[in-house]
Amino acid sequence: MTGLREKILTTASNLFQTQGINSTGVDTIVAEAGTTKMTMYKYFSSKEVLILEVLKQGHQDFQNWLAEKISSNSKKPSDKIQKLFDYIEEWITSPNFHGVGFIKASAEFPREDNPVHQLSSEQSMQFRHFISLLAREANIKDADGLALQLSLIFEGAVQAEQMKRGSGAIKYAKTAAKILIDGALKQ
Amino acid sequence: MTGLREKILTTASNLFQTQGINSTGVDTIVAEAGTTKMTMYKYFSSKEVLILEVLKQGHQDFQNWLAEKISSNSKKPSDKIQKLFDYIEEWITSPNFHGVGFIKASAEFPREDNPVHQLSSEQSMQFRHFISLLAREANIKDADGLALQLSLIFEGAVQAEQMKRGSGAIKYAKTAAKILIDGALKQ
DNA sequence: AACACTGTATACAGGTTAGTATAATTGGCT
DNA sequence: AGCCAATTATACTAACCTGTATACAGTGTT
Repeated sequence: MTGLREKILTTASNLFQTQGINSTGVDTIVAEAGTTKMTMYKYFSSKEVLILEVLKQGHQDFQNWLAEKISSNSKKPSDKIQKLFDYIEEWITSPNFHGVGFIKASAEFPREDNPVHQLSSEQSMQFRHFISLLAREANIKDADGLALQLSLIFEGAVQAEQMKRGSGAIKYAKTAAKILIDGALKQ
Repeated sequence: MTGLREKILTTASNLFQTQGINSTGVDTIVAEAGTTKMTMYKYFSSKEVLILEVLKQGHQDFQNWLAEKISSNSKKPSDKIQKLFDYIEEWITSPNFHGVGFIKASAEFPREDNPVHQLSSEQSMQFRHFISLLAREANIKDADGLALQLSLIFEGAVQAEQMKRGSGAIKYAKTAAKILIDGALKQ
């Protein structure tokens, strides 16, 4: 009932995250998803298309979750950006969390002419732009600058958490973000 | 005169950085290095050993360069950590720069039981420890906390620079680091 | 019953990979 | 010249990969 297409997507997402994208064969994906290659290739015309679709899905899920979280929990513009990393922490430490796709993908596909790399880069920019909008709403002067800094910390924290699980990196990322945000607000 | 072993090492390092580790075959490496597989396998018993050796070499080069830079340019303990990101910027923007090995490697080999992942994780911790020592010398209270935060920014900046070359991420990483360091010093 | 549709099972083609075996070749040293 | 070690050239194996072809099973509709 859940639909084979979605089953394949989530299975691939998990495997990509735990085993790496290039190291995960389509045979492994369909076996884990309980189906066959023929069905997979009916939904996704190639492995590259599957990778792109996994990235899109993951990014959209995160963006939707975050936007909903912010709009339902924060009213004041300054509150939105100040609590941003609280929400991020909640997302990262949630059991649903299966990594941030575009970080790993850009590392595995470093060539700039690669479609997967291009999508990763675009998603990274989209996320930074989203933070920049929050900063602008909060009347922060150099909104783009702060957004870049916060995205650095975000990506660094995800990377660190991936390197060694339960490293507590997010806790320190949160305090660093708070310092930078408070500084930018008072400016 | 330069030695085939070193030639292979640097060639592999460049290819790993520009094409990805898993996407780079040994045939490509030896062709680019102007030698054959037979010679390569005499120096490195397997591709995994080569990867590990490339990581060790790159990390040692960076650590040596940084330590020399600091000891020759900074005298006061507080100066050492305050100028840390100036040196890092110089390193990243130098033509010799071919990425930070352990960041990409940990992304391409996510399994914790993988030797490459383990070495990456160890090197990341070593770097953080190094920053922590600088912070401690400068009488900073929560030296480990600041070191973690700075390493987040460092890894994030390298990641961002890799995602889109010339993104100016390092500039903003520098100012973020300065804010965090100054805050920690006054504490 | 006949049909269409979706998925399964399995085998295979064509390409790439890591790693090895074997013989030919260079270049330095005495 | 003659020897020795390092390097090259080339061919090969065995495994793995993506993607496809073909035959079959189930299920619901008319």
